[in-house]
Amino acid sequence: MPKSAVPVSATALPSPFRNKAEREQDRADKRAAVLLAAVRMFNARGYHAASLDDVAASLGVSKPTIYHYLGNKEQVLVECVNRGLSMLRDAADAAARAPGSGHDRLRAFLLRYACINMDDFGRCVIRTNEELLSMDSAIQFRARKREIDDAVRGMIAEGIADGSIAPVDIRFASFALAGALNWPARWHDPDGPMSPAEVAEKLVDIALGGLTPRG
Amino acid sequence: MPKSAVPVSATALPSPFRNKAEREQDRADKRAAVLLAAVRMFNARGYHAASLDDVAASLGVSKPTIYHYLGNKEQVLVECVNRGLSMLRDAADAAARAPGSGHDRLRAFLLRYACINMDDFGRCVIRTNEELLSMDSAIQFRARKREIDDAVRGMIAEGIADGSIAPVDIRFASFALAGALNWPARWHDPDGPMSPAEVAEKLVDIALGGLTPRG
DNA sequence: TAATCAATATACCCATGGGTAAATAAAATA
DNA sequence: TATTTTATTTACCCATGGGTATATTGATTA
Repeated sequence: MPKSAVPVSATALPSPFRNKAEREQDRADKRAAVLLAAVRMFNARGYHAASLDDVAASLGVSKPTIYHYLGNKEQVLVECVNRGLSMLRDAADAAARAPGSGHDRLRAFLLRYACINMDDFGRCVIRTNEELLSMDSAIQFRARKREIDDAVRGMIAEGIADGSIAPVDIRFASFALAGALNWPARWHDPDGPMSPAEVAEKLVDIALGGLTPRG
Repeated sequence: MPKSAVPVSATALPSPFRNKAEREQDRADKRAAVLLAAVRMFNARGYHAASLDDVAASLGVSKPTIYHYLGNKEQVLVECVNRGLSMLRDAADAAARAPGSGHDRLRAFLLRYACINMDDFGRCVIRTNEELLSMDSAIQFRARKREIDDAVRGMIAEGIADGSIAPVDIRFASFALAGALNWPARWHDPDGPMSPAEVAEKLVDIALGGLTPRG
């Protein structure tokens, strides 16, 4: 065994001296931590009642630190909402590429949708009303939510076309599904006995019942 | 025609001099006007973003006038919420006394429920999160909402017993229905083309589809 | 007519909290 | 070693808005 092979484990030891890539990672980690603390505070108290001082205190830092990693309060909220929307968007894309009938794909998507809505950032999407945002942000927000809704409507339409879904009013079916699966963002307790996945399955089964063709 | 009959119309003329009953009525009217202005402001901007100064200004009065007719800001909100809850409660009681199968009664109630949720005070019930309230008010609020939910569950149970509703999980069925029918409080536009009654009927049909026994 | 009460306004107090300027310390780079 | 950059703090500014003390006016009642 050549001598030069030995120091590998030594150089791999955790070092307090970070190189450039590590520093960028540190920064990203801190940014993510700020965002998570903020979204939890927003969800627990509501946007207006959650102060940045409290968010900072929950991380053991001071308020300007938040401004160092993210912009002003609205930008923090927008970033939280965008995280949630991206998760939903990814789920919709995955469902669109998945095999199976329209009903199957819709069901798979809705299970994921409901789980996201019970998670930190998804919850924030549901609980954020447009009135909280500036005009520009509200327009973008609406557009991104609309994309998700269009994906749902598309899946319903395909299901109707392939006979796996009853010929319902597509617009109202998507509203009803969204309502049923958004609502847990308000009542589900993450520390309670039921996991998001369990809740999601129960709700999706009931909500989809109304769209299933009758024997 | 005796002379004494003529002055009747004269004494019935609108007079600026109000008697005691009329003064009490005036007061009640003003109180109601303040409440309506407040609930609309709360619904449009959210509780925290709606200032009492603005509510007062929208009525052409000053802030202390609000304190004269109602208490502090939280009391105004509580009163708005209670109005909405009373409407829902009345609807639940009426449905419980109505004839027909469990499914019929549930359907009639849900139509009313959905409409109330699109009205000023019902909207406020949906949009008011417990975090906005003091501990005491939140406990009362939860209890009153629970009454409504219990009524829904009772109707579902009766429907299952009489065979008009499929044997679903009662708890989750009530959650799913509530979600689907609460959601319009967020998106329905009172000035839009669809009336609350139309929206209600479409949504109830789809939402109840999942609870209907299969042929 | 005097005393009281109801309705309303003006003018204020003050806590909260978003946002920033400026200082410091530590590390990275030249 | 000198300079710059990054991370973070302390200390502050100031607008908003809930809430109140007090004055005013006009009607009610004794």
